[in-house]
Amino acid sequence: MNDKNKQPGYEALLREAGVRITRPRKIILKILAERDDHPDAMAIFRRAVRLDDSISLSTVYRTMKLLEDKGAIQRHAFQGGPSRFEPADGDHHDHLIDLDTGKVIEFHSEKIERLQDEIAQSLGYEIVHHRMELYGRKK
Amino acid sequence: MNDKNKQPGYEALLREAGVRITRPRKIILKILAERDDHPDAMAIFRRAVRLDDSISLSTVYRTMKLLEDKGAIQRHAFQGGPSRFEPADGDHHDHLIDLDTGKVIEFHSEKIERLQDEIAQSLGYEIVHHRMELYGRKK
DNA sequence: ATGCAAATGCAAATCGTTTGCAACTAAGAA
DNA sequence: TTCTTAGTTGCAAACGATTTGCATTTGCAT
Repeated sequence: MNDKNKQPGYEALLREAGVRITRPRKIILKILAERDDHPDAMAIFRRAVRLDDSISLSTVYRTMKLLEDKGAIQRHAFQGGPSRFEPADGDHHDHLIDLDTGKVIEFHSEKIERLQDEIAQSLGYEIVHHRMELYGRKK
Repeated sequence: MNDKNKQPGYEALLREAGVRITRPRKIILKILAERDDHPDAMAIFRRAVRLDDSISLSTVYRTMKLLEDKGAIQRHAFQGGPSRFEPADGDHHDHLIDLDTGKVIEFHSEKIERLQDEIAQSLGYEIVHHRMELYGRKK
């Protein structure tokens, strides 16, 4: 019934992992939970400052690295630009980036994944992770 | 029979495109033609200095950009690191990066390409280019 | 040869990101 | 609750990759 605590969120899990839940981290987690895009560090910083203008950009960077290490978020380095982030909700997917708007569309193809495995296999490798991005424009 | 001029190379084509063939550019083109790896700008610079120690790093960067614009080379931005280059010999391929050695293995899958097109299609997009990298380790 | 726009080397600037350090704070102990 | 202290912060400076301004040089068409 506590509507302030809508989601268990990552806080509990992070605390579990020995991570201190500080004010900046709370704010960044909140931003990540509410975002529906793929913001970069600067975008997250700007949103954070609106909630607490004492937050620093380095803390954003440090927190993103921490969350990445803990597996709470995923980092994407698209075409040239800065790293962009999204919560790692378990489900793997790839990205289609709209060249005109920068918008990111998520998709998943089990068939392609399987082919990738086959290829790596045949080259004597085991895939640790992969990256597949389609850059295109609406028609 | 002229063994000094093994390949026509890009010089002629670039000249055609109104690009001046300067000493630094000659050297960089030579390095690219002879390379069998995927060097970054610094690596190219180091190789270039051995042939002419007056070459500057900025010229390497400027030349890479020029060659990229002219379609003579392709730029790859792998996982974090600096851009790495390879001649654009027409044939498209993707990359498998060895996480332990950084070595790059090229491969191509017509099947995957086709699936990518289908996916973009179904999302209402037209692919301009794509990027697919597998990161793995030998087993 | 001559002239001039294009290309160069150098140093300084830029961008995204990381880091050293002194001040601050979360959270377990007392 | 206050105490304690290792973990965390903000700030500014450092960083690595890349770009840029500018005065000087150089291809190459004449």
